[in-house]
Amino acid sequence: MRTTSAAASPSAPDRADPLLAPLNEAQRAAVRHLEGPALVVAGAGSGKTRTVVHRIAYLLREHAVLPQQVLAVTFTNKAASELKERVLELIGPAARDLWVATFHGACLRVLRTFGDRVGLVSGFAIYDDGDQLDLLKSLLRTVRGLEEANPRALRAAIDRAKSNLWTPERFAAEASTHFGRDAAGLSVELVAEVFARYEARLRQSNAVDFNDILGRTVELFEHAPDVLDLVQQRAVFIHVDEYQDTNPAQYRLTRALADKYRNLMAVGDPDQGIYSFRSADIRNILDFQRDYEDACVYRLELNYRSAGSVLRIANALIQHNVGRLEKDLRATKEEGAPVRLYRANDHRAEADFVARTVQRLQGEGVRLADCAVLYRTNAQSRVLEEALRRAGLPAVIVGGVGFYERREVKDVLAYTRAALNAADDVAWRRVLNRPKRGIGQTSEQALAAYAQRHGLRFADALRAAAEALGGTATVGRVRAFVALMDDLAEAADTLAASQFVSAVLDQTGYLQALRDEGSHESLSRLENLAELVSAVAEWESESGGSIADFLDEAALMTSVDDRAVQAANEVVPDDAVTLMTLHNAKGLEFPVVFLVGLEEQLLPHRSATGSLQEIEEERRLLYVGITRAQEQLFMINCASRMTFGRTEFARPSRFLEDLPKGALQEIDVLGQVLSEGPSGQAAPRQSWSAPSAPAPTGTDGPGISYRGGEKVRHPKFGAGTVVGVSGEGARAEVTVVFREAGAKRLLVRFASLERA
DNA sequence: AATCCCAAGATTTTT
DNA sequence: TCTTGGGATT
Repeated sequence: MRTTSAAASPSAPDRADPLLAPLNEAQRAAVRHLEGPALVVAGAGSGKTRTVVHRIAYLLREHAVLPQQVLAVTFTNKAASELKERVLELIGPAARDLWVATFHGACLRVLRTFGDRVGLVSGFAIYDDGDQLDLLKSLLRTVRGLEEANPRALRAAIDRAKSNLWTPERFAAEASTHFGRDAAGLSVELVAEVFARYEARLRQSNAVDFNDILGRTVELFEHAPDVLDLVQQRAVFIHVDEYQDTNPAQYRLTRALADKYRNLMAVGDPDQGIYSFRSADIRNILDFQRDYEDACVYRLELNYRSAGSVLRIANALIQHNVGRLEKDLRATKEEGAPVRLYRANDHRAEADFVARTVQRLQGEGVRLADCAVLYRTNAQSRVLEEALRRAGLPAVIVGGVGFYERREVKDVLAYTRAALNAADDVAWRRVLNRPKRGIGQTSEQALAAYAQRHGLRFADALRAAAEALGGTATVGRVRAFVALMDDLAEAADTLAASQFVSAVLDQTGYLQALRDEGSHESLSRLENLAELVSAVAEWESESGGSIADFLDEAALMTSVDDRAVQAANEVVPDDAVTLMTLHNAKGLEFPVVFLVGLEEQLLPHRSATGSLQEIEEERRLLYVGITRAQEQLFMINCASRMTFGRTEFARPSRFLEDLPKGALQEIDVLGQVLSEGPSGQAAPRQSWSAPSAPAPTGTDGPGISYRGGEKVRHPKFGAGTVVGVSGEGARAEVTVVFREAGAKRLLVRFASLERA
């Protein structure tokens, strides 16, 4: 049976049905979708998660689908646990058997079970980006002529290649046909060479990096149809959230999984695609109907989140992007307070304004937890945090250096990895002299060189220390270290996870070394390690897993996931302002949102002004930021800003010009209105027509106004489609995509356009 | 081998 | 401006 897009008005039983009643018509239609591919285009705040949650519940209840047949893939661990939680609430314990995971989490599970089919040895390690960098650095040192190469740039190039599922050979072929050098000026030959060596070292170390988790799974599905088949049985009904942010590897995975039953529901919003730097490609969602020709499309266009004033500027902004799926996101909320603009002198004043305003709102009964400050780059957070602290306002920074990225935590986890996997060269080298045990750089280099010469793992070179190092005093220390590691390897097999971690801390002397140091710094490291032990203990009692399982979990945990342990020395207040990057804010909402740094060079970021695609992604990023706001939105920019310790003049972001004149109400530090906005009577410039009562279209003449999607004709450029409108009266502009001439921005007054 | 000091790079975004 | 890593110094 195929449920069609159900134009039916809610029947009486629907209104009583807890799975359907709380939904609008479009949501209900999507929830009722049973078989075949479906695309849910879900505008910001349109109840996307709710729709997926109810759809899953409906499948189980109404169509007797088994929870073991449902897969839902999300972008973050946090989104996964929230989704599962909500289905659980709706249908009870059966939800426990659903498969809800991130792409990486799902693939890792497949690889842990079937990895041997693509040459992975059980117990393989996961290298995070820090480990990648360590590996690259050590590799570059061994190759003559590469000492100068920049490991970060190489990592970026390799990551890019791998997200496209390119092997080093394929990379060389692809890249050289397009360009001899990449954006960072690296030559193709160089990257291909390092890439190949990097892959070899990974395999030698029985390790995979993040991209491999996806790539090796694709490989597995291609080489082992029986495995694919098994997984497909576990994923008869597939949901992919944030589909606009899938990269080629994730796209291929989705296709492979959905190949058999074709019950794929892709959910997303092309206007919120903000991860192209990670090779995500919004064409995946734009072309969904081409990939799956029989796809049903459901559009969720009612916004339940934002005040009318907020949604209006969001819509006005995103209109300026060319080549998007036209969408009509409508407000269900009242107009609300006008969106405010504050022009600060510099970044300090910007931060002070935020603090002051939060204080003022607090006086009006707003909770701190209702407020979020969103910025483009992490570096902006410091000044904001300081200003809030000065004002006595607790703040929590989401993201930044995550708990599992802290030096001491990574050290202890590296010990664990080393104990579990003798091939994990990066881990072994990392812990060799931590805490300092008198085995310095010289010895380490000598051991590494020895390993390289004899084709040994680093750990085996340690066992041959006498030969590798000659008769130095270090040999004895290395022997002691090897003995220690042997003990730990045994302990890893016999002890419970939390006991093992404690054993590492004790036996390696790590704790003692920190205690002896007695500095501020070491104290906080000690606290973090205590926190690690309790995190493991807690995890152990909840899931009953081994220390190896814990490593997997920790590897895929990000600094944003709420299950990530808070660093112990950071007191987490129960009511605090949230600070985070625009990227991290995706999927969240707050009653009050501050968008800071709305300046050229920052948003759009200086590194993303090269092409229309980049600019449009920056615009989407701002769009994501705006649409986080429920009630009040403050937009802020500075006249000058300090970057790298120099103060530079800053120009307002070009995106502010995308907004209708007068849509923003300019205020001063105290929140007093400087210029009248939408609700005011006397706009200082031009008269201004409120979009809530749009000027009637279709009448030609000087006041002519166009709307996105309209077909027009230009005497010179021919036929085209209006994709954006800005400005008022004599300064009204339209952006038109012409069939022949491409996108143009034209002053309506001069363009002599005709409606086609 | 450990410590200290200076220079250079960072600031796009992260599973 | 701040942090990190590398090099010189002991």
